[in-house]
Amino acid sequence: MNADFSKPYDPKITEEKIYQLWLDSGYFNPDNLPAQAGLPVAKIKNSKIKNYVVYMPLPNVTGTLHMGHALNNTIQDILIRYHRMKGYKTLWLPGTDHAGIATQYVVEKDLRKQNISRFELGREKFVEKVWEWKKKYGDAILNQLKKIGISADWSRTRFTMDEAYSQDVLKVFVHYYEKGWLYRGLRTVNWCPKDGTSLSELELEYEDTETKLWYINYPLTDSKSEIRNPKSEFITVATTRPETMLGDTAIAVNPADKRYKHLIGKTVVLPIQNREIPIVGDIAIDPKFGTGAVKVTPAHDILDFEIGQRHKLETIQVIDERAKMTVIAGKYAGLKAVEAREKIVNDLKEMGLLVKEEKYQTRVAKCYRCGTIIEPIPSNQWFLKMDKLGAMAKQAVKSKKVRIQPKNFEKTYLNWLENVRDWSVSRQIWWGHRLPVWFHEPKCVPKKGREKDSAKCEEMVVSLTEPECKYCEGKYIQSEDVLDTWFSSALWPFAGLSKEDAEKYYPGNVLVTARDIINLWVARMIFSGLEFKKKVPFTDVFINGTILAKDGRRMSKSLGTGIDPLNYIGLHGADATRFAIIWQASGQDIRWDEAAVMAGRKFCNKIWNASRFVIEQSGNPKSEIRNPKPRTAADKKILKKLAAVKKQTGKNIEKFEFSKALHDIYDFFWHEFCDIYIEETKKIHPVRNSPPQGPEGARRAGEISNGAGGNSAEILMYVLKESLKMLHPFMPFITEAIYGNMAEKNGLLMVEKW
RNA sequence: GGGCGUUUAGUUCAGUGGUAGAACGUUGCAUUCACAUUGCAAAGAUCGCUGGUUCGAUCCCAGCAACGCCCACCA
Repeated sequence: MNADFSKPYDPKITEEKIYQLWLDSGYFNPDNLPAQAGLPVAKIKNSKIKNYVVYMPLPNVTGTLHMGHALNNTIQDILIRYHRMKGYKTLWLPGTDHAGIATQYVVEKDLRKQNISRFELGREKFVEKVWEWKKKYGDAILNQLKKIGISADWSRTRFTMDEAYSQDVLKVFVHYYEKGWLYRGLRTVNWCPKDGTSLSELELEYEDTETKLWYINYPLTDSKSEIRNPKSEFITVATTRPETMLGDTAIAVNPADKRYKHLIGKTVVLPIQNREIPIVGDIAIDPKFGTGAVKVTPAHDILDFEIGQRHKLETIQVIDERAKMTVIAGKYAGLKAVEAREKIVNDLKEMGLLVKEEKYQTRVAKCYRCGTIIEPIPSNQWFLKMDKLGAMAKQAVKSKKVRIQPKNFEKTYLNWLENVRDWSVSRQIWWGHRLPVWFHEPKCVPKKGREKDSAKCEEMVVSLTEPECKYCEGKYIQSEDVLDTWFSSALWPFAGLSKEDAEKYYPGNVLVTARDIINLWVARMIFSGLEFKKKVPFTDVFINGTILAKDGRRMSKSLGTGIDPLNYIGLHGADATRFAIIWQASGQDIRWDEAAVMAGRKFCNKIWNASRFVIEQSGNPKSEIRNPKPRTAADKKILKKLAAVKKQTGKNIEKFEFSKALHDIYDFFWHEFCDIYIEETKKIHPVRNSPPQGPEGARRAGEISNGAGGNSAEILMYVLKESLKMLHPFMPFITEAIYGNMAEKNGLLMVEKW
């Protein structure tokens, strides 16, 4: 494409055309790349060509582009474009994540507008609706990413619920099951009563709330008959959730607490329920908090559940999955938990067991999707044992098979793995990979003549296909649960590739991601890769910074501090936007300053005009200049500077010092090249009017290069071309557009030899 | 509570054991020269506070403060 130098640079017109040019070239696909960029195929020995593979962090299908994506993807694009120009076979694998809860939530909200609930629709119809939604909106974010100019191989785009991908997910489940690493257990989980699903700790949001702390007397057993007698012996506990006391199965105190030591082993009477429960000693109890004695409700508190496990306590569920009291709650059955709280507090007051209540600031856990208050309840879940897998992931980083940069994030990673708990992988939602687990229908229908075998029917089978019962006519029904979204995204580096591709493009090189998913995602990809491919999925993890609003707050929709990068692209172009992002991305936290976008735009203008000048003045020679001979001190200086900057830029990109690299190029191009060198050539050969194109231009150029001053059009052209190459990974559109005007080009700048 | 990080010009950030740099902004000057989305120049910083090491610290060490992030927990 020819850029029109008679007009100022207009990103709006140029960018779309250039992107199409890249798409048409097919060069985003490593299999279509010339044997080595910029060099004739014959000169290259195929065996020496190395791969450079980057797996894109999967955007959610529900996502819309934000500054974080823009930063993350610009960095990956710089790496990819640089390595492509260096002659690597570069694959950048894009895809989208089905994002179980998030997507189900969005579609449900959509349906609610039409007054339809998912329960009315039923599972099958609802899932169909989600697919429809996905087909309509699921690629929106990828299309937005294209606007920032990224060169991912779109022909390989995958979705985590594609047929082949899903098969891999289920196979992995079966594999773990067969290894004995998956187990089913009753566990008190964080339950969202609205979404009807369990949530991992990482899916919770906390909100400061004012509540009360109630101090309740539990009478010691031997004073049972004297409950109303103020002189009788009590143990006082403090709680924020009196309604859960109906399910208490112990009182816990710190074994070192002198006040209570003598009571360990004794029992108390649980008020209202009149059940006898033990007093146990447990180190998890902080003697300084409240009274130092805690009621233990394994069913409705995660810490209590763990205490319960240690002391073999019963789990009594008094709140159900809709946050209502169960039948075990007796006269409170059917009430919402909050209503029951009020009644119970009143009843305790009447019984004289409420010692006091005080105001208390606490943090309430809420569902990160819908904001509903979490209710811990016991529930049947699948867990993946983390002992072996966690150790593998830890070892990979400790042995430096995977390097995390900046280095201090290795601590974040290792620290998490030191204390990692088994991973709860089942979710009670409808959108996702349904567990390949089958339960035998309740009644056996014996096969003819085999009546006596029916007792052998397997209750549960883990299988990729619907199993048949060997002993009876009974059917198997698939589990209703689906897998945690991260279970499938953990497989991205290999499940995202076809079998053939997996041979060629696994393992990859670099993963660029944000710090908040180091544990959720990165660690899990590493152990999955090791378990299934016997190799780490990538050797470098680069943690990009976080873009904050200018006041230092997080950029987020809920705070209203979010900024849409597409606005900048629309106004000033993708190159200016990319420039602004990378220009500022030197540290971990980036306080976003819009002014940088304008600076980027000005820089585009400078590049455009300098290029116009150089190309026109030099007569746009057709033959490539490889080693121009310096004649003057200025010539020598600029060539020396160029060589130094180019070397440094390569180093900086490889060290993930993108901001530094861009500052260097900027400084070189604007100040060394434009302000000093170009001005110098003008002094020697003042040019009032642009020379004509064609032979006349070439003649004039010859005059310049052979002039008495000795300044060389060749050097101008050479430095420009080298600068465009250096700039290309950062600002791909404008550099490609200008390159299109050079008569000696061999194709596209994106595959020019660096 | 554990861990990590940040604190340098109006703003956003670089940086070095020998009293500091850029970009943007500000001010002045230039001008029809590829570019006014320009060029040249100037002003602008006791480098968070306190103490220590050192001939010398913004840079090393300790303490403090403010801000931020991550993890855990909050009965």
